[in-house]
Amino acid sequence: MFSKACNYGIRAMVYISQKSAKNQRAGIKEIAKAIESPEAFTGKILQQLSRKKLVESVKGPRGGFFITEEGRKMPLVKVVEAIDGDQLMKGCALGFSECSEERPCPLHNRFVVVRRELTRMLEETRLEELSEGVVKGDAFLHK
Amino acid sequence: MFSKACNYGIRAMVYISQKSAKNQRAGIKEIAKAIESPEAFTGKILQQLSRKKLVESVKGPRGGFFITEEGRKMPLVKVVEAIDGDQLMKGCALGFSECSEERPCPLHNRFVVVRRELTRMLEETRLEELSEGVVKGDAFLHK
DNA sequence: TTAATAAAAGATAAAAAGATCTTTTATTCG
DNA sequence: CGAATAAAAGATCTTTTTATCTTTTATTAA
Repeated sequence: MFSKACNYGIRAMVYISQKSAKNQRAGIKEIAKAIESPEAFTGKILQQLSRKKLVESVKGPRGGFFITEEGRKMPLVKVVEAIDGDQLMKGCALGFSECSEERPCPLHNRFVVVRRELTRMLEETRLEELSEGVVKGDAFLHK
Repeated sequence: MFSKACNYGIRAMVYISQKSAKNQRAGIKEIAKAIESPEAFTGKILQQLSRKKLVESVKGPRGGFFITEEGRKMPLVKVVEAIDGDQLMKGCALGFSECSEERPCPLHNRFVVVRRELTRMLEETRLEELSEGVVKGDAFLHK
């Protein structure tokens, strides 16, 4: 469904969200350990997200990543689109470059309902809520 | 969502289904042209599906691929599982190796409903129906 | 029985994704 | 200021996926 980069990205954003709510920054090392992801690779992904302003980053001692209160309200779809693009939400299920209501692939109409659920979920779910789940101990960011 | 191999595989199976319903075999060349896929790669995928008995193949002149009447009733999920495995249907949305009702990832519960729709769609949709759509001109296997 | 055909099998190549390592830049604090 | 810290940037490497090419095997029909 999502690429590995996207998985790591979502996990990292949830973790940073959580730390940010406590007014703390999170460093790459700490993040990678917490979400069980390769450190350098995770850094690259956060770099991407930082360029797109989905997360703030600060260099130097006491530096690290954080997400503003405003940012923590962002829907998950923002993170997914920033990393994997919008093919999952907009592209054809069978990979055709042109596929539409007017000229649908055989799966088009059946796929509409799946995509609707997926899109709805990604648009309705906010980082905040996910990190709250982790704080409450209802969900986990590692095995 | 699906790998390219899986996209080509589904498309090919729908095409073969269609031809088989007319009691005709389909050759790789013909299939690849009809579904706009790379010929040799499509051959490899059909080889895989043939080993798993999802499609019959016959060598030599007048040979090619076909799917029995019985086979045409197979749900799409069979094709997807044969090519991409069952991670999409069974694996964790965030890629954790252990993720369950008891120890869920932050997305687990929200993802359940998406996966249910996807799985339902793949289990309820049969090759037959998809190829019928193409025959009727309601759906297309190429641009 | 042999030439032609078409898929199977195997080897190889190219591109993309995943991952790591090194160097540079910005920031902090002593 | 200068040393230490931490992310950014860039280069490189590995693995997986996608794709092609060559050889072999099975089948048909002349």
